[in-house]
Amino acid sequence: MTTQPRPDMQRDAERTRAELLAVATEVFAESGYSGARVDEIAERTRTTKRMIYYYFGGKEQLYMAVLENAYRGIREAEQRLQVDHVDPVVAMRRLAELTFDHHLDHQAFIRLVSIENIHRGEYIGRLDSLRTLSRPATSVLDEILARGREKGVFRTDVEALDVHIVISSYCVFQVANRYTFGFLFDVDFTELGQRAHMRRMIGDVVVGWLTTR
Amino acid sequence: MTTQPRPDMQRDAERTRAELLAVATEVFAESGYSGARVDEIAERTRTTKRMIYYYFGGKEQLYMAVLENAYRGIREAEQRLQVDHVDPVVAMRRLAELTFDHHLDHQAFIRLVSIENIHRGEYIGRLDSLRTLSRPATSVLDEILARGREKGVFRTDVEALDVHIVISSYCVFQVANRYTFGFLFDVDFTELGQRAHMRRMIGDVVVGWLTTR
Amino acid sequence: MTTQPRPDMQRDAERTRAELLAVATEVFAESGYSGARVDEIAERTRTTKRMIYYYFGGKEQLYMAVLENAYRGIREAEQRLQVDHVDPVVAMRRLAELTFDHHLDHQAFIRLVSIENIHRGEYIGRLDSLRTLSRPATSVLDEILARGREKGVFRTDVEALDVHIVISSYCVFQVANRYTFGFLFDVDFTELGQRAHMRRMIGDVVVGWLTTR
Amino acid sequence: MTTQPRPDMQRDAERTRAELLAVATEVFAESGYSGARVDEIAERTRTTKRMIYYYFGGKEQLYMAVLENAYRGIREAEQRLQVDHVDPVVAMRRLAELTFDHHLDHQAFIRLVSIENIHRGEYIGRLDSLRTLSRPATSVLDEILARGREKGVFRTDVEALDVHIVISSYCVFQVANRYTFGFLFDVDFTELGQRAHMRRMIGDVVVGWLTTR
DNA sequence: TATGAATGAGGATTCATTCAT
DNA sequence: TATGAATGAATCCTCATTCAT
Repeated sequence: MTTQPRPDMQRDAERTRAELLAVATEVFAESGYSGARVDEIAERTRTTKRMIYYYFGGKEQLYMAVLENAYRGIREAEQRLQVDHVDPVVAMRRLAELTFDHHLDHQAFIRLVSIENIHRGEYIGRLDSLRTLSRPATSVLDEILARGREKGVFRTDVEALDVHIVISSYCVFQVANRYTFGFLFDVDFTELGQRAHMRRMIGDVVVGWLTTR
Repeated sequence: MTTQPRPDMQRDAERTRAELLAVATEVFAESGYSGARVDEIAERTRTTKRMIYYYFGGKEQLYMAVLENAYRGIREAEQRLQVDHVDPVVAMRRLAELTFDHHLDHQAFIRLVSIENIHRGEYIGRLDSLRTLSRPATSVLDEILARGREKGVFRTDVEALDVHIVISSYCVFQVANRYTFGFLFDVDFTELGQRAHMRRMIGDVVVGWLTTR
Repeated sequence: MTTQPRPDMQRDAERTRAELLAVATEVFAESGYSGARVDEIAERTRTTKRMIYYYFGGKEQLYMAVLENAYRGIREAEQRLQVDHVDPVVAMRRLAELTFDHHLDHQAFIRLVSIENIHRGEYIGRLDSLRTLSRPATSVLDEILARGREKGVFRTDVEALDVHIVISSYCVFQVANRYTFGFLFDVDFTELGQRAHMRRMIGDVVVGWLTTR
Repeated sequence: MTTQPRPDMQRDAERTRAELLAVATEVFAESGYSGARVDEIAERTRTTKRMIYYYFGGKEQLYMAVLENAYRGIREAEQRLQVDHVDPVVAMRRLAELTFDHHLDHQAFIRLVSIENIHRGEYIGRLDSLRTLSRPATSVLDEILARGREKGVFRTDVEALDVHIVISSYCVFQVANRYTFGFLFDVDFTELGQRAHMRRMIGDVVVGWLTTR
């Protein structure tokens, strides 16, 4: 009697793996690497803890799979950020604002990034797949910057990566440091007025900076 | 000969407590709250694990003491940031750069802040002492901004807190997101040239932004 | 060949749980709640300490499981106490004596009851299963009392619960207060002559009391 | 310079010791031997934990001092139980009722007795002072019984110790088993009506029993 | 006689992981 | 591919007791 791989079984396997990954993403983002509990991940799943070892090998590998998956997803989402406007100043402002929104939409990811930095990037550093993944996200910036320089509206001593750092730091901050900053300065970054204010501000900052001669 | 309150005994207790606090600060900053081990903290000390419970009551209270102490220390250090220059533009640039340096000098603190944000600020929120501690650090900004506005060189729709957010996010980022950002974009934030570049840049950003009419 | 739910595996779990419960009953009865050691319970078992947490959740829950199990067992044993004699006086005496024997046979249980009372019943009070368990043990008394009243041999101002209190207190006392009473009055409640004397006496007391006009 | 024993110091010492003993009695009665915390005893005192070791030697010796002190106090209180009535039936009923009240008045003591029995009397057994303390409390019973027998109203096959067991078990029970019994049978032994009922009942029981021919 | 600091041994609990089926 | 049972190695915490002054 021969055993044949049933196609639906294959699919079930994929589904189980995907479910574990999704739940693990939540739990790691929620509690950090050390704080996350393998038991909790399993419990929030329809499968058992044993499957984590079956599919991923252990907590560490699961965490790394979560990291990789999250970065891959973000990369794809970023590539969908399209800013098509002829005026580079308008385009730059839009990009800043879209990035702002984008971070708000992916808070779990930003928490994962914070967590990974707490671990000094030791896990992401072992993810060769991310290393070979095409360098992210600065091509749009490159292009806007180039057009702005051509038109003579942008300063010429700034590179795409510089702008990316400025925008990223600001956008990450609103999510990653929300709690302590909010507590100490009595601001609520989630309040809609404050959020709109901050969204406008990052455009002002970047455009103001870049258009300085 | 008069009997005086034995200062050495008093000091021994104080010393033990202080040593525990110092080591705990290191370990928590290193490994996070869940990742930190009470045993490790004790081992790095001249005393025993038991003393943690004697002086602080437990891991959680020790962590909160670390948080409080770190914030208090930072507050004091911040208050020493003096920027006295008549020209508000120069002053603003200096403040940005000093803040940049200041963050570099207190990386453990910034890691603690990241960690606390991963915990959604649940511990800092219970530190009433921090709540009542005078609102931090914007008075210098207030003053520079006011002078700049008077002189007509700064835009008038920006508040001190706004500037603080921009500067803070950038300065925190260089420390807190160093690992993942460095890995993905192949930059080394600790390399001296890069560091100088970024130091200059935060001045450019803030001044460029604020001097936009 | 049909696949059946593996009864042996199921049973192994049940066996482990049951063994833990049995040993825990001994140890708690021996040393009290605070005095009992989780380690000791585990050591007397073929399994490990870890299993206590796996099956019960903790020391407290294990203790409560022990309590519940003990009460349930006693209830069943009590229901087997049958006194069928036409003469209510004879029946009453027999019931008293059987209860006396019954207490002697379940000394661990009585120790557990003492222990739980030291804790002011805080654990038993949380055992809803015991609360909903049918009220125990007075139905036999009810019936004997009713027959005795009908025949005019028993006083009519006494309820089953009253008789139960008198019998219980006496029977519990011989077990629960054996050591201090024995020491102070130089009696040995375990000595067979003394035991027979006391067994006869509880019958005398109850019958004498109930047959008083 | 000579050090002289100050008389008030002597008295302070006595006071400290007495306070420790009083508080320890409370705490041991409250929590049992294993459950009681040396720290808690000290904290409830104006002195420090060190004094327990200074005055008593350790937890165990403190507990034994508590036991001894409690028994001595009870003995004295018992000796004040006077029942002077010519009619032995009335006297016996009174004695039962006074004993009932007496137990209600000394619940901490009864808890201590329960606790000591949980420990199988191992501590009281080492208190030689209690052993040599005159045999307690049956002299009054002896006398009432003798008068009752003389008058022909009491049965003759009952000794003082027997009566003492019956009364004691009942009176101890109302205090020592209050919680579990109350829970299971839904009775409240502290409710005044129930208490009065039970007080009358022990008189009925004893008198009914003793006056049976 | 008194005190605050200190401690080692033990005690309860948790965790990631593996085994048997 | 899946599962419930099992586990050893930590991990946090507590306790009675002693030390230095």
